[in-house]
Amino acid sequence: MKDNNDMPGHLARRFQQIAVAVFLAEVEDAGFDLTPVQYAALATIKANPGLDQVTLAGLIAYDRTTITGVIDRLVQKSLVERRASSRDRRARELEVTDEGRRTLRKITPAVESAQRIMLRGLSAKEGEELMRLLRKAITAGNELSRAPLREAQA
Amino acid sequence: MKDNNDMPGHLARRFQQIAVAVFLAEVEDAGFDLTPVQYAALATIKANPGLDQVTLAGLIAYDRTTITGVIDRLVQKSLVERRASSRDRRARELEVTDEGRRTLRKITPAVESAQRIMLRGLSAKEGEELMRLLRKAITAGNELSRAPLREAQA
DNA sequence: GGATATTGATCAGTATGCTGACTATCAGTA
DNA sequence: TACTGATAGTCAGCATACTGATCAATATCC
Repeated sequence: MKDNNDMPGHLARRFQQIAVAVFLAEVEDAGFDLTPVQYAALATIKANPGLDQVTLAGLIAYDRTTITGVIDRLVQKSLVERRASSRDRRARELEVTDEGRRTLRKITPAVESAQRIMLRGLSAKEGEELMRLLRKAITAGNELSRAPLREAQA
Repeated sequence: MKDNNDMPGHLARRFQQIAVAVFLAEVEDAGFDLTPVQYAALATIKANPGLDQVTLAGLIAYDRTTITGVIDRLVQKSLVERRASSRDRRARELEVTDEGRRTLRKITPAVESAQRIMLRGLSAKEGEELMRLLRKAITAGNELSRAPLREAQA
């Protein structure tokens, strides 16, 4: 009988569970209230001002139906602005507010600290190797989930 | 600016996302309707007949509040029985039904196939190494989530 | 023995994530 | 231009996961 510890799926879930807990704890210690998903969305909008929700979803590999709620909450917190696009009336253009920019800047140390903590059982070399293997597995499996990673359009 | 691909948290989320999608697809192809969590719970109850919900939660590192709903659905599907414990009237004893046992037996090939598919981008050696590193990181971070792994009591 | 603390289970509330459906709009084509 | 298909966003519904609270029952301590 295969043990849970031999199941990559189980290990993936467990590692992610710890990663989220660490992220939330570090961010809260820093005095902020942002989830990992909200942070990723915020940082990606800042790096790609004016992008629409589908493009955002592709860049961070979320489902587009999940994005709706995430953006709702970022708008609610006044970190993001959602405007109708002038070129395509179906689309919404996303922009980070000044407060969003401030939040991003101040929260970065906590986010980086979280990344270190979740790898604290590994040497630097092992951490690198873990990330390399995850990237490789993810690349091979990209099309297997409903929300694959998509490059931004030029 | 750190890229998403350098964030273990992001990579963890993405790998888990793919793992869940692969699991559900394989299980559905085999004609079953079970989530990864439901499968893990079912297999663990079978291996530890009569265990209570808190012990089950510890063995697979779920939050106890999540277990309630998972067991609800397994009972609903007639795969698990939930009985009041005679030794401790607060606790519920869990038992796999005959149908649960049949389901577990028939679903195993699909589950194992899913584990292979989610590692398909890696060589056998790399897959082993990925699992080793995940196990190591998880062990070090075990206490950081609200639902740590707990050994069964003797 | 009785007050106190702890524990097993559940619940309300919130946030991902997914499936599938729907509307509005856009793009391509006959 | 009218038709067809594709696309952006949203919504309803379901299943994890979590926080914090509550209730009942058990343990512990004085």
